[in-house]
Amino acid sequence: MPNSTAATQQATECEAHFVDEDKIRRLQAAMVSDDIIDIVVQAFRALSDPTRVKMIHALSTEELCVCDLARLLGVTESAVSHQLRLLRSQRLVKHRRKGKMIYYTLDDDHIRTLFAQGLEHAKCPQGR
Amino acid sequence: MPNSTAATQQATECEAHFVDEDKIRRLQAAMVSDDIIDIVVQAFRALSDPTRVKMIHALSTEELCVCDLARLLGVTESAVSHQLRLLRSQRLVKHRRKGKMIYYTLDDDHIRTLFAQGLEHAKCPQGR
DNA sequence: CAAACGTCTGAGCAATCGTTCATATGTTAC
DNA sequence: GTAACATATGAACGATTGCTCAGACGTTTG
Repeated sequence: MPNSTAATQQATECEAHFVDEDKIRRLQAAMVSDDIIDIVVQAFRALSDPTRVKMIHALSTEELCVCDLARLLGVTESAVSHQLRLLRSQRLVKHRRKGKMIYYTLDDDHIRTLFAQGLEHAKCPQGR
Repeated sequence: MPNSTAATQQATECEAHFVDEDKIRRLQAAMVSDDIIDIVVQAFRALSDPTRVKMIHALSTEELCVCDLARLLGVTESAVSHQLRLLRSQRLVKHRRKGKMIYYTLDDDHIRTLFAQGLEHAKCPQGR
């Protein structure tokens, strides 16, 4: 990030007087790399839509095909397929073909626990 | 959801023949309520943006003011403030005033662990 | 009081998202 | 082969997102 004015701390900014650059530098050093941040963000983003969350929830129990999910959630099979593609691209679900049907399951166990954690958060009374 | 055709199962759909309605009904019974889903989704959505994730990460270590966050992340104080408002509205962060400055901290410990879990997922080699 | 500072907020805008529709692909049954 | 079916995909649309900008608000300092 723009740290060109590292030494010359302008006095017209915030608490830029004593703590200033040291604090920011220390925080920047502790900051996670952008690559890691991106993976975290994408995992959370996959779980930030009601349709996808419901799909994940259903798939965490058992293997389901596209039309099962569509009817369960009351949305178009096309919509489900699009969302599945997203989840597939992030390796959150995997699929296997059986005849005409394609069955989906959760791929990543991290996501299962991540989702469970979110659910626990939601169910907790103090959790707004 | 549109379940008007509950009894009259059209034979022209998927594996609607034997398993059909039972399976869907069972899944629907196991489905979490929309209210809970919404809370889950909103929590994950709060963590589905790089700026916010970085803010959460920084705040999970120590109390910070708006301009600290802005300089740390290299974005406008306005942008930070907007995001803080979102996080505040979901009770993920709390603030205290000290003179002109307003210091923010994480409010909810669930979010801290949720974020930690996401981070662990990202750092894990098999996690794509 | 007025000026300076840190923060907040509303409007506006480009970018992204989730859906629908039409169509394509791949499989099975005839 | 053709027809029927399950799923995938691209284009297009409205809705939402995250940012910037300009200005308002609340506090401190003189």
